[in-house]
Amino acid sequence: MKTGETASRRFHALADETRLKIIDRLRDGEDCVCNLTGPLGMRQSLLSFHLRTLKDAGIIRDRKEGRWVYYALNLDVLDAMLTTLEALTKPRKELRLVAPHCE
Amino acid sequence: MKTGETASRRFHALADETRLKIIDRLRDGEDCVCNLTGPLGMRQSLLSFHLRTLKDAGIIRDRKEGRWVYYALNLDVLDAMLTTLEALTKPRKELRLVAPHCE
DNA sequence: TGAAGCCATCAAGATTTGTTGATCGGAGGA
DNA sequence: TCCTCCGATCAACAAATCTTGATGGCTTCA
Repeated sequence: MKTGETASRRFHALADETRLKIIDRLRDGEDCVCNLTGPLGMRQSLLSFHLRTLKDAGIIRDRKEGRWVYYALNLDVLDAMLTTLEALTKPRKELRLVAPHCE
Repeated sequence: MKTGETASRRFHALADETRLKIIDRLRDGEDCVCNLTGPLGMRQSLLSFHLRTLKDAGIIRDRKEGRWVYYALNLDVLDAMLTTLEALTKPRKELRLVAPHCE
């Protein structure tokens, strides 16, 4: 099963309003970085930082095309997060999220 | 709809392996703090810090009984997070997570 | 009362993040 | 080639978070 490290890094990627806004913008499909800077009202380097955070967590992926870079959601990973989150609400007997620590 | 601030704080609460372990332990039902320190292998003050983080995010609730304090998952909040996360995977036309910023 | 157990809180330091402005490399167009 | 645009990266600083050890409040029991 997924390690807690992966899960926590993924949740961390969502633990920021700016990144939630980025994801919100990508819900309709992939978008070019140049189309994000303006609407999100942030400097390019800062946007780049948050995009990298999301990408490192596997939540988005990029695609280069000429001078431009397009980002899109990684629905597989978001679905996996849904599964993880769902597991947190069910008794451990059914589905275990993290290996037991000291027992 | 839920503000991004609430959502990001909730995700932040899950963005830590220690806290995921705590939640994992609470999946089977409420538990006393004294039963968590040992198995999780952490100092009492540190455990208290993480429990507070989870509680502030609304993910767990506490109940005092004599000398002891019992913590339990707040399934309502976890369900709300599931809904939020689900919304992230769907086009904005259907369900909007964060109000548009600059348009 | 007094002692002991359970837990929250505090101050202080260490570590991680977030933010800014500057720079660099790659792609295209003149 | 030179110039411009797009975007990543870097250094440096600011701010938030994590961790530890010590302390204090509250409850129970003798």
